[in-house]
Amino acid sequence: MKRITIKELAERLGLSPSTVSRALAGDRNIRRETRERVSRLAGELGYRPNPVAVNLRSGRSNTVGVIVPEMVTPFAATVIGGIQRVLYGRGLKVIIAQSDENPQTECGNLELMERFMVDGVIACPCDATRNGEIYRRIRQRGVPLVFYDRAPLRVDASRVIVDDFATSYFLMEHLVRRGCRRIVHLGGPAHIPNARERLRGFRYALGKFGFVSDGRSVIPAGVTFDDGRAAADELLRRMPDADGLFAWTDTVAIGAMNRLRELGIRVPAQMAVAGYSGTVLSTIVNPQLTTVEQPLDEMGCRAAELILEKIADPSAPDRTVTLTACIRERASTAR
Amino acid sequence: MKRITIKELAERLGLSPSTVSRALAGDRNIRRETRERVSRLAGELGYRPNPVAVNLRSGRSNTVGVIVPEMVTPFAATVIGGIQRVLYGRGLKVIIAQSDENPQTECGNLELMERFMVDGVIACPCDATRNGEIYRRIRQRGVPLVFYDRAPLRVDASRVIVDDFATSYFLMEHLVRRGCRRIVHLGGPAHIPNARERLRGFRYALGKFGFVSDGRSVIPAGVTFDDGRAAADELLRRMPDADGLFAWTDTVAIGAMNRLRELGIRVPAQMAVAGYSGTVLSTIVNPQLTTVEQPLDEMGCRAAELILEKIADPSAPDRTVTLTACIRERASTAR
DNA sequence: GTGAAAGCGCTAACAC
DNA sequence: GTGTTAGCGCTTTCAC
Repeated sequence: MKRITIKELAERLGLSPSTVSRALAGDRNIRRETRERVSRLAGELGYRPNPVAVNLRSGRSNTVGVIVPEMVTPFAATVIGGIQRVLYGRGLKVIIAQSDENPQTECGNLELMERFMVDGVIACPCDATRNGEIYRRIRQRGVPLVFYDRAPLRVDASRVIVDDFATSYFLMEHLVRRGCRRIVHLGGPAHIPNARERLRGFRYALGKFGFVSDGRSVIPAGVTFDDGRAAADELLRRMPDADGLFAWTDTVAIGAMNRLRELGIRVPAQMAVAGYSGTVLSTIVNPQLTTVEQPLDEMGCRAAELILEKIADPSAPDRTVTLTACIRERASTAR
Repeated sequence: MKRITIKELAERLGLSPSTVSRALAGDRNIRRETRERVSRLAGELGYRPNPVAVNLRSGRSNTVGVIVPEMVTPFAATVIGGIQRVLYGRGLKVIIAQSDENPQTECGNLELMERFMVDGVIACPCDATRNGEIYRRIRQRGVPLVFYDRAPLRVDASRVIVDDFATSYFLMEHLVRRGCRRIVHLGGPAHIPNARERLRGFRYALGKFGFVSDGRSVIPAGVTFDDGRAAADELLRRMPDADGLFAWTDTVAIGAMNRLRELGIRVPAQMAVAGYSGTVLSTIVNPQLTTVEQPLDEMGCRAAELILEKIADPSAPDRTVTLTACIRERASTAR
């Protein structure tokens, strides 16, 4: 079952390939009757343009590369869903690569995308201080670039983000309203700007509410469930009388909460726990987790739209889209 | 920063494009010195073959389509990780599409893959009784096809699966060993063969251990967390004295377990709960879930290898790879 | 050992 | 309004 080509249509219709091509493209210089004959036969024979040929001709690959730090949590999966809906709808291919939170793997993924000659890259980097060189090179080559969620420092590109600072502050406000007075922050790696912004929101809130902000109130945590567990141990060591916990991601919050409960701490009665991300994970743990719910699907859509804009007109200015997240109050802080 | 082409290399070296092409391909008919000159300059200028041109020439897209039912749980993400590692390593592109457990969306995804002219399809169908037609058509066109985890009925293709029947039996054995005597099964939709096999394993175990298997002991559940919650309600209505629960997936098990605990049932003391899938989800819930851990990354690798085999030689026979899963005993059945 | 030429499927500039 | 021609970048006869 061979694929049918324009040439074949042309032969059968006694026309030239170019006429057929024009007819299919809806060229107005083609007699209406011819156009109809062409599209009828094309329909009958199930003609489909060969995308590879189109690409070679146009110098495009019609492909967008998406680089995600991980896919274990539904975070990336949801964003990707939004991206795919928009790009598949426009006939573009989407190629995904996972960096496993490892800058070197991310580097390899970027090379992969260059090899594949993608028309644009949507990325969420593992580490804002690494690979900046490569991202800049990609941009320099004129490849459209959009960051979502996280963005590296000193790389010009469009980005889709959430106001981490303000939202963290609001989350803290919620904890205080729930009676927390000794709140601890499980902060993320310094090389992730979002982590810094959330920390800033935390600190600002402490000041605003007149709480002491000594060295003890911020505990460094990583990105995994186990990192959260370890941070919980550290928390109890440092500040056993804490009554509130704000973790920089749901993953860390869940790890910490589970560990606390293992150690007999009652959540939320003894310690309220809040996270940040808003995937379905926060609803399957016990108790359900209060969290900042980001509009992940929309984040994907917007990123896709930004990349389309850039692909259509590479000289379009970089844009930053800031989405608003909302706070989902659940059992882990209900007291 | 234009991409450098073979023609350009040829001009600079005073050679013909064909010679350069041959030299790069390592043709033995090229003088060693020429070959070296060519590859040196290619290296210096950072020459990269244009994959689109290669594809047009070879009639291949060098792309494999992967169709997953969902990506909310880490199940698909892990399998995809294995697939990507193998295929990216071989220079193939991987395109993923999510069906959202909806056969119609799946159908659209298959059309998408045909449009993209993928060289092969790796799929996990939502519904074994639907879209069979399309899968058969794809195969008929000579497009290599591999199923993983789930496979539709009456479609010839290679597949990578787990022995659901035997593993379910072993899981039941574990529950019985833990003292369960009135075990209920939360079964999946009839249109998913794995669900039927797991049910069969459940029934076989009941008989083997001399338990009654009346109509009450199987409760139909769907595929989501909420389906699991609803099934838990039904369970308590039908058989309030049940002491063990075997759900056909972790998702359903987690939904059910959370609901049971909300209703004051103690897990595992009052009711042991076991699932099936083995993603990280089972370790973040409370109590941690006993489950059948499938080798998901390997499942992806094997699927990728099977598709490569078929792409290399389309007349290669279909093969079924059966992987062995192992039982992870955790707190949800510890008693 | 190397070059010239053709062609993968498509489109667009240039004829008429 | 339609046909002819050329070319996207690459490989592969076929010549010499």
